[in-house]
Amino acid sequence: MTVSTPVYHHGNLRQSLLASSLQLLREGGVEALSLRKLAELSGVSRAAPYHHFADKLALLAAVAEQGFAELSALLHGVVGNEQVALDERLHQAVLGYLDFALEQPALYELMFGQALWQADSATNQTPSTLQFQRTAKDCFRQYVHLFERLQGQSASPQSPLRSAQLLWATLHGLAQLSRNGLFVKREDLADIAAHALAQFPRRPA
Amino acid sequence: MTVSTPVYHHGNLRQSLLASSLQLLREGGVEALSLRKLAELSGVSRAAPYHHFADKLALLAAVAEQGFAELSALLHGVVGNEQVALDERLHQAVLGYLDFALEQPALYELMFGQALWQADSATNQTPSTLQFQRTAKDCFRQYVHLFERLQGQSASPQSPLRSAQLLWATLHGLAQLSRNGLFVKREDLADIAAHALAQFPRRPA
DNA sequence: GAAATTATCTTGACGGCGTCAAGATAGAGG
DNA sequence: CCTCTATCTTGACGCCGTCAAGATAATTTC
Repeated sequence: MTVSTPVYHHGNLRQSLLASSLQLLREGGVEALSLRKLAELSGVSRAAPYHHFADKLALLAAVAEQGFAELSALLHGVVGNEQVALDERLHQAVLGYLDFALEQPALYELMFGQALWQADSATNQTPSTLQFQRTAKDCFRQYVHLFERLQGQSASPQSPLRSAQLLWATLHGLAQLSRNGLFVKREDLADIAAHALAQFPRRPA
Repeated sequence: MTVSTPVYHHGNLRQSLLASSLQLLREGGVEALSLRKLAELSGVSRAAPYHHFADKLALLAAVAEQGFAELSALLHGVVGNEQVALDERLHQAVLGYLDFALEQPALYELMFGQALWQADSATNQTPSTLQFQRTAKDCFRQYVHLFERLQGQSASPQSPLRSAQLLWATLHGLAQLSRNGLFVKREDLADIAAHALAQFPRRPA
C-alpha cells in the first residue's frame, strides 16, 4: 500500500491507476476497489481519474481488458506451440486457464462479472466496454482455433464452436465453484479437470 | 413498485423485506438492491430492517437461501419422480436448472456470488451465511443422489460425486456465459446442453 | 386492569462512495 | 511572451450502510 507523494501533473496517471487497481483487487477483491482509494494511492485528488476514464465502469473495463489480454497471451503461447502434440496443448490450455482464474480470483471475477457484460442496458455500448468485449472474444477464439485443429485429427461429431463453448463453460464453472469452495474443493480440481478432458472426444490413438 | 403506507408496527416486516428484495432484483439486478429502498418499499424507516437482519449481508443470505430452497424443490420433484426413466430425469434436471438460472438471473447471481461464499474472511461465519450454505449444499446433493442411482445402471468409471461436480460446473458455466451473452448465445443453449449431456456416460441401451 | 418488560420502529448523525461544476495550474505551440 | 489545452483541485450533491438514542406499541407479569 504505497501512497505516492502528491504532484500536480502526475505524468502517467492512467497507467498508475490501472496498476493500483490490480493491487486493490488482490488485496480486497472487487468491493475494495473505489475511485477515491485509487486516487489516493496515486497521490492525486478524487476527481483526477475522470480526466482519464469516463466513469468507474470505463476504468473497470480497462482493467478487465488487461486481464483478457494476459489470458489471451497465455493461451496463444500454448495453442500455437507447434512442438507439442495437440492433445497436450489442450491439456495445457485447460490447466493454464484454471491457474489464471485461481491465482487472480478478483480480477477473474471482474472479467466475467455482470457489470461489464449486461447486454440490456445502454451502459455497455460505450467505447470502453465495446473494446473490452472485443478483446475478450479474441481470447475465446483461441479455443475455437484449437478445436478446429483437433477436429482434423478426430472424428468428432461436434463442431469446433460447440466444443469450445462447452469446454469454456465447464472451465468457467469449475473456476467459479472451486474459487468459492462451493461443492468443489481446491485439491479436487485437477482430478475433476482430468475427468472433464476425458469426456471430450479425442483422437483414437 | 408499490410503496406501502407507513405503519409503526408493520407486523410482517421480515417477509415484506424478502419479497421486496426479489422485486428489486428482478427490476434492477443486484446493484439496485439497497436497504434504504427496501425500507421505503415496505413503508418503514431506514433503520427498521436492522431489527430483522443483522446487516445487509444477512438479508442477502436470506434471499439467496430462498432461491436455493426453490431450486432444491424443483430438483427434488424431478429426481424423485419414479415414473420417469433415470436418463430422462437427468435431462429434466439439466433443463430445469438452466431455466431457473435464466429466468431469475439476478437471484441466480446473488446465490453464487462471492459476497456469500468468500471463505477467507470472518464475515461468512455468521449464523445467516452458515444456514444459507447448508441449504445450498442440500441442493447440490440432489445431483449426487441422481448420479448414484445412475451408476447402478451404467459402468461409469467416475464416482457419482465427481460426475455431479462436473455436471454442476458445466451447468453453472453455461448459465453464466449465456446469461451474459458471452460466447454462448441464448438460442444455442439447448443445443450445447444436449452435447454436454451426450458426453456424460450413459447406460448402453 | 395497571405496571413493567420486550419487541419494534424513528430520527439524527457519521463516514464512504460516484459524480459533477467551477476554478487553478502546468506544459505545449504560436 | 501569450494563448490554448491538458491536467488537476476544491466544494458540493445525493446515495449508501450503519449505529446510537429515544419513542411507541404489544406482551407479559402482577
